[in-house]
Amino acid sequence: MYFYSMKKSSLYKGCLEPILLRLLKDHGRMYGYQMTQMVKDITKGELTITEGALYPLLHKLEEQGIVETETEMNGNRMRKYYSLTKAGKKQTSIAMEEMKAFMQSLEYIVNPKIALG
Amino acid sequence: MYFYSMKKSSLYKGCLEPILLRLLKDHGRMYGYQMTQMVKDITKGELTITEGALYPLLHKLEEQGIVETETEMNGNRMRKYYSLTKAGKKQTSIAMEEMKAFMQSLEYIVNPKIALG
DNA sequence: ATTTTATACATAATTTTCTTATGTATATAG
DNA sequence: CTATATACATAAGAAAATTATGTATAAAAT
Repeated sequence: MYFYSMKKSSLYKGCLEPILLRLLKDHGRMYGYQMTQMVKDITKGELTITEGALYPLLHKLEEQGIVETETEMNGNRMRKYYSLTKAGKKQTSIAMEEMKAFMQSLEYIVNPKIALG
Repeated sequence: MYFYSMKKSSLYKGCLEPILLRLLKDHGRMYGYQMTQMVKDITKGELTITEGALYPLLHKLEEQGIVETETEMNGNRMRKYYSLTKAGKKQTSIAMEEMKAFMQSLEYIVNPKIALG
């Protein structure tokens, strides 16, 4: 029997990309590990981005020209900083509109108070 | 060149199960097609549940004892009605708590107004 | 009349997007 | 000297969709 809490199913499947875009939009220039920590902090530990999801996605965004990178050394440790390109900023605007609509849709379903029509 | 709007990426990947559970919690007894139409209506066309996602998921929920079914004829057309089992209602409560936390997390990220600490 | 759209189910093949596991390497805390 | 934290990367596998296809009836449009 298992009394400790079950692993939460990842509801945020599909939302990771817009989440990262939003972080970069708000904070300008971030490295990967920093993103994982910031999401954990902001969501009070609710959302945890795994490295296996993060890094491949960042590489994809770079390939697509959504983000660009600069590698810097912090002491002896590497940090790869990501920032939005011009195309990336445009893409982020679209993604944020979609997110807003999506979140509104979830509200309609989970909190069906509002009379329609 | 494509001027007509691109297909929206499905942000709700991972949210479909709690969405269905919520519908069944609110409406008691529904058939599959009805669920797709109701979600489309409630979200003003924003969320579209595909049949390839819906039916296998409903079958999985039935296997797991979350929902139970009754098949009825409407004229000459079959309708398979789904409703929550007792275990399903319990599971739905948990899923709704998780959804609330998830939506709050999205708010924190997309709308970072609130001062923390 | 005949084609399209809507209703109503189902499933297989494929793709997307994660998790889990593993690996490298440095720094700090116990 | 061992565990934890920082910081990257990638491969194997699982989960959860999309897309395509199929069956069948009813209604609407051409």
